[in-house]
Amino acid sequence: MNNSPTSKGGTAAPVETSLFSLLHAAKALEERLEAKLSEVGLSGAKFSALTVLANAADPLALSEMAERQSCVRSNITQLVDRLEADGLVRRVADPTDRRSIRAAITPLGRERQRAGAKRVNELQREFAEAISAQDQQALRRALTALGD
Amino acid sequence: MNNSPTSKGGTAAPVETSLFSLLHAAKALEERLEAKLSEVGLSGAKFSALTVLANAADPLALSEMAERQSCVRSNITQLVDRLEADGLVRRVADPTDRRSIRAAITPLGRERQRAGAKRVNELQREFAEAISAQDQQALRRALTALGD
DNA sequence: GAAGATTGACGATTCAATCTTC
DNA sequence: GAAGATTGAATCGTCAATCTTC
Repeated sequence: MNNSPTSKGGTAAPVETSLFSLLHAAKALEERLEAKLSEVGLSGAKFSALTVLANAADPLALSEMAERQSCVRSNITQLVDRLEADGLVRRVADPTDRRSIRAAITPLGRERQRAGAKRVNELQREFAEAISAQDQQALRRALTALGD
Repeated sequence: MNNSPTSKGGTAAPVETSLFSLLHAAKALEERLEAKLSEVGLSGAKFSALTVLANAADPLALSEMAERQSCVRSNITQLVDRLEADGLVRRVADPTDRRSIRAAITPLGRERQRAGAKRVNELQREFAEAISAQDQQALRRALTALGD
């Protein structure tokens, strides 16, 4: 499994490019996260949006959601479409600004979010147990070093 | 920026969930990778496919590519569609098995792959310089521990 | 004119169904 | 029937218009 972009096939056992191993590990981890969430009928995107709404005191404007998810507004429009189709969220008008539309989490949405959070916590526990405390600290250090 | 799925808003400064910080860092890193590659008109998926083809001695069957990229066959079908539209790859028939279709990288494709690899190597160098040798070792250890 | 949301298009990925060839 | 590839539909993300409202 030599996936380096420069490998020619002959020179084996290279320096093990850390960049791609990190990307690869993250991808595998995300797959496990999605698998966990699919047990309760959620995707990562849906769970993330529900969590934002569950933690907010009041219904959030879609642009507010886009900011918190750090994604583009049109993405939220379509995500809320799907969440609404699932009955997990409701669109409500904002009386103070008729341009704005707010997303309100439904009781079913709250329930689903809790179920998802439980699965996610399980995975987080596994994660913490798989890595030594020392390495976790190094990992934290390395990741913050990357996020200039 | 408290993105934990369980945070209620009141209890601040939690244990800093490593799982999500890793996922977040990987996402940021991938964005930088895509940005680098877009300088030469490539996406990550296209570059990856071109690299596989560039390192192969002969044109590869699409199913072979799917295996090496560990993705589904239909994904490759469409990716090769786009690569072919860009003139970076050509579909060639397999004389020995008329079911099979092989992807051949074009001279332009080779050129583009080399340009992409150069940008990727730059990023890899940055990556290596940003993280201490010790932490790189810990990172490697942590990531292999995750990939059971 | 700028802000909020939507729409349409495209990239990347998956799945299920289909067609051709073995 | 099984293998190779394609097609159609779905999710998730981006960007470039567009429409309504401020």
